[in-house]
Amino acid sequence: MIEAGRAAFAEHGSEAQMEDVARRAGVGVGTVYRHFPTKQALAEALIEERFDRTIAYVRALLDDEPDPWRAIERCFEYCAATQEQDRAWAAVLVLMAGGIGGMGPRQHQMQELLALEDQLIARACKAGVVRDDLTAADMPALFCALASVVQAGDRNWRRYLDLLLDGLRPR
Amino acid sequence: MIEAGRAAFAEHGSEAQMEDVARRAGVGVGTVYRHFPTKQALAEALIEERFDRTIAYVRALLDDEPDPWRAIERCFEYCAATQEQDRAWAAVLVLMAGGIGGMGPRQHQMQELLALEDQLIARACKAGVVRDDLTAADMPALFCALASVVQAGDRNWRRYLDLLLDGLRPR
DNA sequence: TACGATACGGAAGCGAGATTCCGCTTGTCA
DNA sequence: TGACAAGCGGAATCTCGCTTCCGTATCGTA
Repeated sequence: MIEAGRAAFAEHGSEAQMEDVARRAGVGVGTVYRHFPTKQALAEALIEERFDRTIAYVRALLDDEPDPWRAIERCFEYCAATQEQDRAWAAVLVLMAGGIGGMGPRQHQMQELLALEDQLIARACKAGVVRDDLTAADMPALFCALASVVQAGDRNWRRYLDLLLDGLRPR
Repeated sequence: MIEAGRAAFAEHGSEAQMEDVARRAGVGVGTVYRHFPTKQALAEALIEERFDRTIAYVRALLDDEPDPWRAIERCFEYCAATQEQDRAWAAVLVLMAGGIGGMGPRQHQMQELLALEDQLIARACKAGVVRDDLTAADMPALFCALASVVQAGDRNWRRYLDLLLDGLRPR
């Protein structure tokens, strides 16, 4: 069920249709509604899950990636990869750039993610591998930008990512 | 009439409603449909106009802005400013990053715009003020990225633009 | 096996918008 | 002034998805 929702929302973003979700799950729409009261609720559950996995990834990065620059690079690469697989997730990251407010319960997860980014950046800053005015507050816009390029279907988003990362280097 | 369409699409993007357009124009929906057979047709007309103005602006930049770096900077600033005013235009630039194909008659205008960008970049490249691997082919992704940040409602898109521009400087 | 509770499927109900259509108004010409 | 054409307004129509609801199927228990 969740599985079907994941697939449908990943492919169509918020345009995903409840009937499509039901079909993929091999059940009727009524059954989908018995688990999630509205389409919005289903979408939220999926996004929450995605946030959790992202937070876990970045946390692991802090523990396991000794190279501060490489950690930042990998963080963006992970973002791009998940955004490519998941249209709904990309859309959420785009919205997040508009300010955390309004995004209800996801607000807390975003703050948690940004707190981790902050550590990533602090480490890189201290090592002198990123510009010294970079902060976690810059991240939402960067994720938003990356998400839209990836989602637009630019086959060569890797190139855009290179330009983005170069902009983060010390001047 | 066109005027009303501009306002409605600028404010709501493709979500603009025909009835809203009619109301702003002070006419009935039937009258709007007498001038534009579909909502899509109206949207296209507005985008064509926007492309024309943008092309004219960049052309003027080539003629009147002697500083090659400043010309590039002004080009992006103009983009951001128009994207901020016009939601539909921002959406088109986001889509363009996915490849010019499919965008029908706008294809030609996009190519014209990119040809001008090419000159802007060549000039800047020769002057050594931008990284030497930058090409006009990088532009769609950059415009797309900028558009999404501006449209997400990030009050401080200027900061993102600074990071973007720094990424274009010689390494 | 009979009975109530629970879960299911999917048709029907609805709301939102785009598009169509027809009766009315205005302006022109004889 | 009267007949006709062109333009107009906006109610009615259509389409598309989300959501609701009810008859049916399944399961656990006496």
